[in-house]
Amino acid sequence: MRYSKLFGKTRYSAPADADSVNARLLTQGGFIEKQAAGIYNFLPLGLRVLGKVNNIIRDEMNKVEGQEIFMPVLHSREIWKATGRDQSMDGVLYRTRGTDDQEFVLGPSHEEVVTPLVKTFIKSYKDLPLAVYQIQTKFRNEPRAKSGVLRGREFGMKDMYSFHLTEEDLDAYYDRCKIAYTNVYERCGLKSYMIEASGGAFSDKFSHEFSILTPAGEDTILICDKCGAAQNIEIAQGKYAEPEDFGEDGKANAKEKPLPMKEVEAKRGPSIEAGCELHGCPAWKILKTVVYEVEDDGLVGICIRGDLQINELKVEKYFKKQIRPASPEMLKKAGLVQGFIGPVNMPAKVKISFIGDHSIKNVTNIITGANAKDVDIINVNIGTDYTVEDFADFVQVRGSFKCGKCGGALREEKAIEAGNIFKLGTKFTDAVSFTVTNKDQKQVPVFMGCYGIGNTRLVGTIVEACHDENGIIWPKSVAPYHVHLITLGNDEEATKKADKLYEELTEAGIEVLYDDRTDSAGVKFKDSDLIGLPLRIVISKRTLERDSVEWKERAPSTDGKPSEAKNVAFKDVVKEVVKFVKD
RNA sequence: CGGGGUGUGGCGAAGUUGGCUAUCGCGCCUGGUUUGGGACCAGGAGGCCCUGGGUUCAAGUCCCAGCACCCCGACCA
Repeated sequence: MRYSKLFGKTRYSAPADADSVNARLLTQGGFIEKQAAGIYNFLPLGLRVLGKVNNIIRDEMNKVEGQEIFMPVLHSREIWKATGRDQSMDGVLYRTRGTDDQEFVLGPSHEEVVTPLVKTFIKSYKDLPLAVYQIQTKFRNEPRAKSGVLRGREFGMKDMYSFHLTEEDLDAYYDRCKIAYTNVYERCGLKSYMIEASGGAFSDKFSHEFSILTPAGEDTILICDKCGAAQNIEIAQGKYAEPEDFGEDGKANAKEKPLPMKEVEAKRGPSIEAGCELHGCPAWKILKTVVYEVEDDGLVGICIRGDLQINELKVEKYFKKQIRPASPEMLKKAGLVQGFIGPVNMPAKVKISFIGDHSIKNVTNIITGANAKDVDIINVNIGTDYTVEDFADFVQVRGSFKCGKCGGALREEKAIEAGNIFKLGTKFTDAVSFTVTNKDQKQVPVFMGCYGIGNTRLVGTIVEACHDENGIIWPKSVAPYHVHLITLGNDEEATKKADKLYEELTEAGIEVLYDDRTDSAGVKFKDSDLIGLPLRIVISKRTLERDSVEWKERAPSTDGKPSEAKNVAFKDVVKEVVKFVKD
């Protein structure tokens, strides 16, 4: 492609509203152009990248016997009512209607379409398993579109759906898809981490996310470099320090004998820090009780070691209900004294129950509020002085914790979710009564899995993960072109040579972006860095003197330093480029 | 949906004690000189100053309402 003819050019400065790295570089480089918040045009360069990403995805889906189809975007509202998601996803659904008032949903996902479709053709266990997929535009009215193509309202997605006779078969296929997904990211030049996903607050459904590390990520994940496990911090499990790990104080505590509990005057503020100061003790020796209002269940106090935080998502999962922290007014109304709430000496008239986090089990002679203003109780011991109704894990895991699996050190990283796979079970097949006849001639339910990769988001993710201060650094596999061919000096001989090389490379199957403009060297170099093709080849008077071209790779060399430019003789260029592209 | 910010030729910006023909850089067009890291000279085209209402002799500038975009939060089958 001659750059002079290419639709969509670089610009000196990015639009002021292109704030995220991917929006800025992709817009400045002429890959995309915003139409509205979360809605983008893909220009020729951007579309080429997207096409390459799609082909990688296709190839991996085909390898797991996925068959490509193409489903409609316009879904009649009826099918969305049938699964209940017309209501449950109401907030994100775009709706439209024809002139005859028939109502439609612009597809945010395709379970409602694919399940009846597959049901039409699949009647027997002999037809299973089956996997179909498509690469299609999705519409979701995100409350807040942001970060360029990372969170759009209209975006591209590959969605695959698999159908199985048994849960075991689904499990086996699901595991194959994990590998296929990891392959996709690797082939796109990205290192992915597979993590167990929260699957929503009230669901125990199995799902996995694939995360790519970049500072622009919306998620925080915890990685154990020792065993390779990665978890989302929202649901992470991990090991915190026990009393015996706390040095001098901790050792003393481990040997400590339980003492009789005792009320003491405590003129202090409501915080744990205030308690530490008053009693001259570390935070872990204080019992923290946080009160939540659980939907329909009233007040619940969660007791946890004072140095740890409560993960409210875990609390929600425990109760399988909506929770919210009790407001100061509500505490007062219930007869509780904020800052001095604890499971000991609770007045009988107060309606509250207590659940303990496991962390409180091992602390001897802990300190808690006495449910009275300015009074604490010291030397409190679980079992003898108080009990809780149940124990569970409510701890908010941090990077300072150790890996729950192997004890290795954890590190916190920001990550972008670049894919998501779910075991749906029979939720959607049940909704449309999709069964098959089994060997015993009985009608049995069909198990279903779904597997999504946001392909447009993936393009943005690659940019977030692969760029420097000068522009994008496309991995070879997804670069819109392999080679950026540049002439300098508006020299007749150089132009002639470049024209010829452009033809030869193209003939050899190399994708070349040929900057044939008469602009100055600086302009061409800046544009080349910004667009970020893997290999830059310069032809100028200077290189002609040596009967060679200048060869410079965009990616830094293995030591992280910028790649050095080198000369390659004209006669070797095509051969060398072919080799470079294939590597 | 809550909090904060922004809206002026294609892009980036200046311009608010209200006042002349709305300013600058980039880009674009014409001509010329240049050509190894965003060159230079001369000339030129291009603007509903987000929208609507109001105040005023006079509004890009003040007031009211709305819209759009960006950031933080809530949300994210």
